[in-house]
Formats: sequence, structure tokens, C-alpha cells
Amino acid sequence: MAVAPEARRPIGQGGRSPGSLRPERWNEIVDAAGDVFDEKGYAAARIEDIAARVGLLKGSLYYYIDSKEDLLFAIVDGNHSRGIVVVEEGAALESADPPTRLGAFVERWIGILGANPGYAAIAERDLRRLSPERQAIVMDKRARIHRFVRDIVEDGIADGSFDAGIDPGIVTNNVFDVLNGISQWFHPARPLTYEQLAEHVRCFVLRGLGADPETIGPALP
Amino acid sequence: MAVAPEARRPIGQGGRSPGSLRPERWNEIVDAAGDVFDEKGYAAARIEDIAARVGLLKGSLYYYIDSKEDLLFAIVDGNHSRGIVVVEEGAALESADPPTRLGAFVERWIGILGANPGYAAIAERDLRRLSPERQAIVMDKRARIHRFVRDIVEDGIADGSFDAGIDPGIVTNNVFDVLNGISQWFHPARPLTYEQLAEHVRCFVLRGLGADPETIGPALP
Amino acid sequence: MAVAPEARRPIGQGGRSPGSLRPERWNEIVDAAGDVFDEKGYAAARIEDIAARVGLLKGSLYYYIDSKEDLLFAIVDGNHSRGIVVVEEGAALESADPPTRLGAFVERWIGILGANPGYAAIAERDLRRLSPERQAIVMDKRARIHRFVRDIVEDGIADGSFDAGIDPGIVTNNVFDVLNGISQWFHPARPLTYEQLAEHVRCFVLRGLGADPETIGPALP
Amino acid sequence: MAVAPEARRPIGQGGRSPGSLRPERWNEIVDAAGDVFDEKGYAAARIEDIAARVGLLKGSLYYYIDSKEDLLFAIVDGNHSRGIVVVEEGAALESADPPTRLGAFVERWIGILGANPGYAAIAERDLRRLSPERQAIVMDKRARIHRFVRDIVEDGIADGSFDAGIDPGIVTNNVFDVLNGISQWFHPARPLTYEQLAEHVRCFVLRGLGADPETIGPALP
DNA sequence: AATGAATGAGCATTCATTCAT
DNA sequence: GATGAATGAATGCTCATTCAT
Repeated sequence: MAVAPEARRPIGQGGRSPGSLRPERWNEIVDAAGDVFDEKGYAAARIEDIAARVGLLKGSLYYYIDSKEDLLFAIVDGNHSRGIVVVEEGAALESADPPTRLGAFVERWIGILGANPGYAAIAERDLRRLSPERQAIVMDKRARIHRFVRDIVEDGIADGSFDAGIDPGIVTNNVFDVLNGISQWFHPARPLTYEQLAEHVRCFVLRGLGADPETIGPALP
Repeated sequence: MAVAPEARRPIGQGGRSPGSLRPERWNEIVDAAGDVFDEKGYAAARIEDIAARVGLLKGSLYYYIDSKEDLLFAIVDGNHSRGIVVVEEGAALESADPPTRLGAFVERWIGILGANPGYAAIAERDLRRLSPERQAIVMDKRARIHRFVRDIVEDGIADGSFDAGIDPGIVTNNVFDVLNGISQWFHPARPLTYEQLAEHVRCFVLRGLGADPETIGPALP
Repeated sequence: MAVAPEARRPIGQGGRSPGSLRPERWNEIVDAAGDVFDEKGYAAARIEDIAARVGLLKGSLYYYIDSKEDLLFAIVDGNHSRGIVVVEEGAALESADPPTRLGAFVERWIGILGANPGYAAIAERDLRRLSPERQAIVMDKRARIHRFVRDIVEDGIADGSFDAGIDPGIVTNNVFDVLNGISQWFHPARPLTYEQLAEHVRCFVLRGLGADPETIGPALP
Repeated sequence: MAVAPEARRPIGQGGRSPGSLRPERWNEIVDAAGDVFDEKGYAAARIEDIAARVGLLKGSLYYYIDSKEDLLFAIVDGNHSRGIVVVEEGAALESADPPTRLGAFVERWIGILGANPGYAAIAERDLRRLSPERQAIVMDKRARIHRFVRDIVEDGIADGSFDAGIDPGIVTNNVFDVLNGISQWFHPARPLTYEQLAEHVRCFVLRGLGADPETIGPALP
């Protein structure tokens, strides 16, 4: 899940930010870093590999970055920024019932997974390698995303559309575990599109919350 | 999820395996490695840290291991060996209906999580840092564990106890994502025991599969 | 016996081979390695010493090499490549009689010893520390060099210019033992040039083979 | 060329000298060390390998030695002690002519090579790894051995049995290079005994010195 | 005599980072 | 913008050596 171009400039970084000069180059680099981090993990990834993937020598990469961590931050923060976008786009559905809103969220989330597959895992895995300040930036976004789902869950419990016995905290975590896990095993090469996958996952999640089968909608086609 | 003591000797490793001489020492070391790998990730973990945690100098650790990878393998393989145990212990329930069997599996799994918390993530994260041979050993166990759940799911679809519209492959992955995600956010320090957590997760999963609420059992207390 | 500059680029090595970019630097490094290996032996030689001798820090040396063994190979293989050159330069003498050819070979060999003294011993001593593939490359060259001398010996026995009772295998080994031993005790600081030494050794060897004193030429001046 | 038992106790070492307790054990250990040093070179040889070859653990070897260097010294000094014996045994031939004396020396030397093959190379190769004191002890023996041959050569030149044009220093080195080189290529598995080899080498050397073919004796059978 | 365990200094190698050109 | 060269700190691993038992 690469960062959407408009969210991709180094944020909270100050300095010359060379990315502003050639945004497309910066995006290439971040994508390359995403691939390499995904394959080897942040610590084992080599700057040289990332540079080679965009046709540079390792020394040259430092024209674009100040440190390896910049790339991790760009990816992890970008991932979360996209998550924020997913969450905020829900405005149109604000008046809908909780199952509909949660289902729509799941579909939007997986839809974006499809656009930039592969980097969700990095966010989970290597978040702690960031500096405390940057971790805080990311954790704040994460909390807002989390809160969005949890609010829906609590609303649903309150209005009876979800089972009263569920624990909002646990269930919210379960939902994100399901969503974040996807990119580790799903490959669109399968005879299944992201849209179809989203349907399955939406059902799994809503059922898991005890939603009325009627509300969830018809069985998958 | 550290390895249960009786399953912990280096398996499939050949060589002098000094761990067999002093199993407690070997267990201490593997536990220490698990902690450090969990905190920093495999690549960033330093042998020196692991050694210090058991009161040794880094060089001394090599009396017990041949390489850092040995420790990763001990943890990852041990984790999976415990998973195999969880899967195989289901013999008594073989004649039960699929929801009961799956629910019991979830409870056993989380029960073991409680015994040795923390290392499940390592297995998911750093599996690829193992040698191909060792990866194969682990992947084989993983496939068997996976197959156990998938078989239950398919049985349940066939006999109508799970929704006919679900995809066994997707759903099995969803289940493991939920189970493996737990150790990343659940801390027993919370006002919730592993048993109570297991109840919640059991319900979430079974409902997600479309099981009859009657079968799932009473709402959580 | 260091490698002649023109033969010195890493041969049969694949990879980026930065030495090709700055041959003089590569030669400096190989010479430094030759000195250090000669003084301490391959195993006891420290990369740090070699680096320091060319004004680098040990880490920097890895810009030029992939491993310490690369340096050993460059020296040992270079030595043998020079030997091949010595052997092949004999074309002009092909029609001469065996004693003349062998005498000329001895003179050429020692002449080259004089150009790059000191590393012949390394080739003999630490050949076995090379990887099997590289050993094979070197052993092949060695066999060709050996064969060149043996052929002359056999020709000489056949045409009566060498004693009929000698064993070509033994005598060829004796000749190379004499030639290879030189660099361990001869220092041109002595009141003797390499040319004079070569004359003595040529006589010793030809006499050893039972050549007609007339053929060998006049006593040394 | 292992050390003859009676010459094998650690010499010039002072201390408890445990070898005196079980001479045969000490010999076993020195032989094992000789094998390992010969295979890998002194620096690359591991105490553990030597210990394993005599059925001990590496720590246990220190009951017999004070340091790895003790073993090198035992071998190198032992080798030279044998050389001294070879040289001194010549008493009976003292009145013989130089070619006879030198020929007899070659035969004795190779005869002893046959008794303990393989370690001559170590002496040449790793002499410099000894402490200065021990190097001095060995170099003194070496000088005496060298001097023995050189004296014969000079006598031979003086009385006309060797060519007047040869340089005693060079030729003596040639002779030892031939003798010391043997163990690197000769294996008694060949269809040739040490006695036969000695004959060939004797002829090569004496001819090399310009001795009268009549003096050298009949061609090899 | 022998061992198991530990030590600690040393070494090859890696790699993020810098910088003059 | 990009590069080649160099840096230096870090880190996995080795191994001679010690010593209580």
C-alpha cells in the first residue's frame, strides 16, 4: 500500500525536502523502498538495493533523503495517511446505520489495498524503528483510524445492530488484524478480485460482530 | 509464544546440540532470544543483547549455538510445534460438530498463547530469514495447522453448520490473522484473562463463519 | 612474485570488479596483500594491515574486494599467470635442443622472480585456502607449467641429451622445488644479481639432469 | 616427519612438562598437531581439531601444553633435532670423499622422511610464528645442519670432486630446497619406495654439483 | 586426567553515511 | 543530480585460554 502521491512528500521533516523538486522521482524511490522493506524487513534492507532499484548508486540516494529512516517514515506515515483518507471519506455515510458504515469502511480499505499492495505489513512490523517523534505522528493517525471503527462498533452495540456481548476494544482489534493480515496472503493473481475479497471480508467481519444477517446483505454471488 | 519445555530441544538440527545437555540453559537462551527478537526484530537484534540477558558474554553464547539463525529457528519452529500440538490434541473432539471443534481449537490456541506470550509475531515476521531448508520444515508444520482449520471449515460448510457462501481459503486466513494478531495488542495486565479473551474471539470467529447463534452458545457473561 | 601489471586485473572473478576502474589502486592493494601474506601467512594476515599499507581503513578495502580470499586468489593466480607467460614465451626456442630450452626457461623464470620478488612462497603455501573452484583454476595453470618442463625433460631423455636413468616426474619436481625455493633465501642485496643466480641455477639443474657439460656451456665467469 | 620419541619432550621449556609423565600420550598429541598443522597451516589449525584427533576435548589438551605454540615448537624443533641426528650420524663416513659423504647424507635424510612424512613443510612455513627464543633454538640447529652440507660442498670444491665454478651458498640452498620439497609431492603410494627416490635425488644433487659421474655410481637400476 | 562452561580479545565483513568532484 | 571513494562504527563469529569440578 504505497502512499498516494499527494500525501507523499516528507511530512514533519523540515529541511530542503528535495522531493518537492521532482515528486515523481521521490515516489519512485519510496516505492522501491517499500518493495525492499517488504521483502527483507527494514533492518535487513540495504540502501544499496533501494538505490539500485531506481537506477542510482547508494551515495546518490542521499540527495533525496537524510537517512534510511526517512524512507521508513514515508512509507509508514503514508500508509496511515491513506488510512485517514479512508476514514474521512466516510462522511457521506455518516447517517447510515453502523453495519452499513462498517461494511463500507471495509470495502474502501481493501479497495485501497488493491491500489498499492504489499506495504501494510511494514507499518505493523517496523513502526518501532522510527524515532519517537515520528512514531508519535504515526500512532496519532493510527489512533484516529482505530477510533473511527471503534465508534461505529459502539454505536452498533448501543442501537442493537451489533451483539451486546461483544467487547468493542477486542472486536476493533480483531477487525484490524483481519484487514492488515490480508496483504500477507492475498495475491490478486488468484481467481478473485479485490472487490470479491472485500465482500467476503465484509461479511466475515459483520457476522463476527453479530450483525443481523438481513443487514449484512445477500450471500455472495 | 515460547516453546513448551518438552518440545524445545533443537529439532532437526543435527550437530552437537549442547542444549541437550542442559535443557534449562537452552530454554533460558531461547526465551531471551525470543524477547529480544520480539522487541527489535530479528535483523536488528544483537547477539550481545541476548547473551547479556542470560548473563553471558556474546562469545559464550556460541557454546550453545552455531549461528544467530539457530535461535530464530528454535523460536519459530518451536512455535509451530506447539501449534501442531494444539491441532493434534483435538482427537477427543473429532466426533463433535465443526463449530464445537473450531471453538475448542480457538480456546486451546489462545490458552497456549497465555502460557508463553509474545513470540507469535516473530514467526510471522522473520520466517523468511531462515535458510530454505529450515523454512521448509516450518512451512510444512504451518500447512498442517492450516489444513486442520480448513478441514473443519469445509466440514462445516458441507453439513450446513457454516454459511454456504464463505470461501474456506479466505476464512481460514481470516481466522489465523485474528489469532496471530492477538499477541500484538493483548496484554493480560488488562482486566481480562486469556480465558475471557478466548471466549470473545471464539464468538467472533464462529459468527464470522455464519454459525448458528444457538451453536455458538450463550452470550458472554 | 607479484603479478605483472598487465596481467593483474582480477581474472575469472565475475562481479563488479572495481579494480578495473582504477588498476593502479588495485595493484597497490594486491602488492600490499602480497607483502603481508608473505610476512605472516594468509591465515594470520589481517585485513587491517593490508588496508593500512595502502592508506585505507579496513572497511574501505571492501570497496575493492569481496573477501580476503579475493586477495589470495589475485596473488596466487597472478603468480601462475606469469608462470604461464614464461612457459609460452618459449616459442622462439621451440626448435632448440632440450638443454637449451630448459636453460632458457630457468633464466626466464628467475628473471621474473627478480621483477616481483617474494610471493612465490605464498602460492605454494596457502593454495589450499582458496575455494575449490579457484584452486581448480590455479591447479590447471600449474599443471600446464609443469607439463612444459616435463615435456622438455622427456624430449631430452629421448634424444639422449639427458641421462636415460632419470625419472621425468621426480626430476621435474626437483626443478620446481629449486626454482620455488629461491625466493625464500635469495635477496638481491647479496653481492649477486638475479642474472648471475640464474646462471648458477641453470647449471645446477642441467647438470642434475645429466646434460653434457659441453651443452651446458662454460663455467660461470 | 614426526619427532623421534627420545627427542620429543618439550625442550627448553621449563615448568612441569607433563609429557614426562606419559611420553606416548605426548607423542600422540604432537603427531596429531603435526597432521593438523600440515593440513591447515599453523594459524588456521584449531586446538579443538588436534584435541579431537587424540580423543580429548580442547580444554583437556591444556593439561599437556601451555599454549598452541608449544606444539609448533615440538614439531619444528623435533624436525630439526632429527636433522641434527642425520648430520651427526655421518661420523663413520668422515673420512670418505665429499660426494660419498653428501650422497650418504641425502639417503639418510630421505630415509628419515620416510619414517615420519609430512611435517617438513611446517618447519619451513611456520617457523616465524615461534617466539624469538624458540626461533633462535631452531635456527641454531638449522645452521648446524646447513653448515654440515656446506662444509662437504666446500671440501668437494677444494679437492676437485665438485665443479669449481659452483657457489657453495647457492648450491647448499638448492640441495635443501630439493630435500624439503620432497614431502610436498612424494607419496610412497607411488610405485616407488623411499629408497628408490633417495637414489634418484642423490644422483640429481651430485650431478648438479658437477661430481664425476664415476663417483656418483652406476645409473639407477 | 579430563570436562564442561565460560571468557575476552580479535577479526572479517557489512553498511549507513559523507563528501569532493 | 549523480558518482566514486572512503569512513567508522557496529556486529556476527572464532578460538586460544582458563578453571572449578
